Amino acid sequence: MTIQQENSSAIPSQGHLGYWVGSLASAIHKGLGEELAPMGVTPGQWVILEAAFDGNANTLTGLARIIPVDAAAISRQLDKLTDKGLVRRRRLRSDRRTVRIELTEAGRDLVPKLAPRVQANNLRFLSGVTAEEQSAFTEIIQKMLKNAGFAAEPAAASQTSQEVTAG
Amino acid sequence: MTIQQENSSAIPSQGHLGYWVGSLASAIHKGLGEELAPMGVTPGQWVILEAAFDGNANTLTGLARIIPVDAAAISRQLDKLTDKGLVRRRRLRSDRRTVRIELTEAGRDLVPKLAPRVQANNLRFLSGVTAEEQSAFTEIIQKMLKNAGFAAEPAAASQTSQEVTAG
DNA sequence: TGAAAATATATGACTTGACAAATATTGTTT
DNA sequence: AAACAATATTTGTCAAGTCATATATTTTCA
Repeated sequence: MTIQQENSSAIPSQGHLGYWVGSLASAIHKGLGEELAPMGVTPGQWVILEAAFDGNANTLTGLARIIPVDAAAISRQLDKLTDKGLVRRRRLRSDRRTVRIELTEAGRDLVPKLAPRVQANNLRFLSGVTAEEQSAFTEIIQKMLKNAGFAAEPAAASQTSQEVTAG
Repeated sequence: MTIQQENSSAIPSQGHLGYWVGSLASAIHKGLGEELAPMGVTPGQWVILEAAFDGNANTLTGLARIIPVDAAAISRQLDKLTDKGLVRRRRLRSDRRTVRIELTEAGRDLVPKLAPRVQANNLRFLSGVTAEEQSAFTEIIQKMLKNAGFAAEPAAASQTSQEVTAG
């Protein structure tokens, strides 16, 4: 198991966990940003488009349940996506509190073009990491989230609203 | 209609990597924030204090090399730490461009009191994760960072400046 | 030497996210 | 039905990060 790692670390010694996870997260985020920039969307906007495209959530709170970002922030990203003509909001008829989020045609066209770029970014990190390691990795993360009480989101109810007001 | 939820994922299907890593990072960050709040420092400030305390970096660029955050942001956190009386900046005599960051006595007193809280937060996530998993986990992260060209910072030169102007 | 490149830090403008509170609407309770 | 609680969304305010730029100082080298 050659833990080569002498003491290789001018790195905050306490709190390694947050340090490494944070470093990786910011690196991925940065890479994704560069990858997506030419397509005119940011990482934060991409997650929303993706979730909406996959039909995993079509309301704000639905999105907030699966995206690790607060609803207020998502709402503002939706503003931008709306301005870009990628997304549309419609007030539900059955429950006038909720707003259904739907992709415009432009949005539906765009999302599939985004995917390869996201993949490219992921691969940049994952190349050289075996499939076993990859799944071990994700499992550990999920375990940690569960431990700490951040449910690994079984996302039981993919809450999909239907009725919508005209226009 | 008990959506039993086999396919465990109302989660963005592309880009799992960033999704999980991002979720974990934000959860850790949030937990750390709650843990540190009573001590009057934020996670971002803690990393700096910790790095300075350990003597891993005592200049802005030194800090920026090991903390995954841009120097501008660190500079501003140093402002706050200075206001709190935890840190002091001294212009170097030998190279008047660089500023040496040092902890005040209050700072040196505080850091050790912070550590247990950071540990508590880490444990909240790590409990139930075996030691093997933990080290595998970190190794994979480092491998990913290296793959993507974000050197896993052997931080060979712990760049520590010495000479300082009086006062 | 002296001009140009490099380095260290700080600041400005802007983006994003967090938290709290406001608004609108629906549910519940009695 | 009226009052109160709960839910969905939005907005205000602030903290923190990024990138670009400004300033000061050293280094390089023609």
